[in-house]
Amino acid sequence: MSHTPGIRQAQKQQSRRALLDAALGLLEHQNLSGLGVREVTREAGLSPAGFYRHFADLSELAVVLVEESLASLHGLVRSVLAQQGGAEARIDRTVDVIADHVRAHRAHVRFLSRERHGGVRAVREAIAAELDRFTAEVAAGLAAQPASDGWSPDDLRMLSRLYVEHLVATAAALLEASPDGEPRIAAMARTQLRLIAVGRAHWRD
Amino acid sequence: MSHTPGIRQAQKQQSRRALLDAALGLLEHQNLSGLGVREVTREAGLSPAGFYRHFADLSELAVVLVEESLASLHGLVRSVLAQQGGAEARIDRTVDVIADHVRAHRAHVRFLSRERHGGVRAVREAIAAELDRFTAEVAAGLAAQPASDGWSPDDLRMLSRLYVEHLVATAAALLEASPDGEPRIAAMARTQLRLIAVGRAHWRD
DNA sequence: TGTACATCAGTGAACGCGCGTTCACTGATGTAC
DNA sequence: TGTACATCAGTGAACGCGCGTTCACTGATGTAC
Repeated sequence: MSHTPGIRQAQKQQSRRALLDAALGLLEHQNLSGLGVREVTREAGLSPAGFYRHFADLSELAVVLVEESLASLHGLVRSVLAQQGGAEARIDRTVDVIADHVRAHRAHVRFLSRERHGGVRAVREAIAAELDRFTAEVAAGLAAQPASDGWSPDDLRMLSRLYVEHLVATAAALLEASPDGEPRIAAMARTQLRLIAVGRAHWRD
Repeated sequence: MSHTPGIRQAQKQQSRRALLDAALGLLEHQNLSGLGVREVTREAGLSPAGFYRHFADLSELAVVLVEESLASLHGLVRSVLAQQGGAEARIDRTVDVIADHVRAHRAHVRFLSRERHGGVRAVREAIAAELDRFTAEVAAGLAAQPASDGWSPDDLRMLSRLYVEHLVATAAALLEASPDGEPRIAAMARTQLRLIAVGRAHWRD
């Protein structure tokens, strides 16, 4: 075989992973613009020069983090859109899935929310592009629902954006909240989704 | 009189203003965490040491910027809530007012959107506190509308948050948009507000 | 299987640089008489 | 009005420091025969 994984490859992957994890950890309490190469390598247990075997600079590393962060979100949208049950049950499940996701991927979610409007253009654009794809997925999912009969593609896009925007805002609020503040935020998110559902039901009548 | 403004005071105010404006300008393309004292004083035309006659550090300066940025927003909410006319006209006016505001206070709005989830806790908290007050104002305004008869305070709070979240998201989208992309974003914002208005009209029926 | 050479992830030292902050100072403005 | 002293915003030099990046290197891993 021409492509043995090899010990060397595996070790390199491990170092790369360590760099990504170190950066993600450090970004929990600071901005990408404030992060340093030496800081990251120190945390990852590499020498400063070692960094350049993996990335040209920190924004290249950050773009990889964006892809990772949003990859897990795609599973989320599929599971939410595939839900069965009445409107009320779907809303409950949706908010639960978001809350679980934030708990399980806290660092990634925080990173996204922090850098979405941050000072590094390449990262901002990568996040925007992924969120756009995400919105398109939601729109496709909505189109398949009976409730969307008679909706124009434009209206579906508008609705998807509203949903995604709401999802992002809810995730950010959950991040900021103390553990005992979570239920209040979840309750509010559910009510807001209910209001949107009512609007959706009476749209064009 | 015990408090003459005096030349000295006026000159000091001028330098302070120069520091604030320089920082705001520089923050258009970078994060607060990436900003430097020397950078700001250089831009403002002061020596580095001069900075400390006005602020203890950059996050103190940034908190002042937060207050300034949101002060102008309060006028906005009043003008939007005081609008007369049918639902459709009110929605159009609302989106116009937001778009005008973003155009007129671009740097301030960008600063808020960038640092709202940024890496400096003091600033994040200052923005969150101001946005909470802002939401309360909106709730009070909504309570005064006939359409809110029979709404619980909790539901009004939920609706205000939805509006404020939507406003913030729209402003951020306008910032990022190219000039010719603006109308599309405004149109979408209007449709979303219409959907929420429909939900509001049929809430509890 | 054994040997000789090639690859390349990671190292440690070195560089020049701009940073935040301090300090004693200067000189215009303010105040008391 | 004039004079003598106080205040204090802004200066310029100095400090120690950690930064990003480069470089020649080392030694384990991979490969060809």
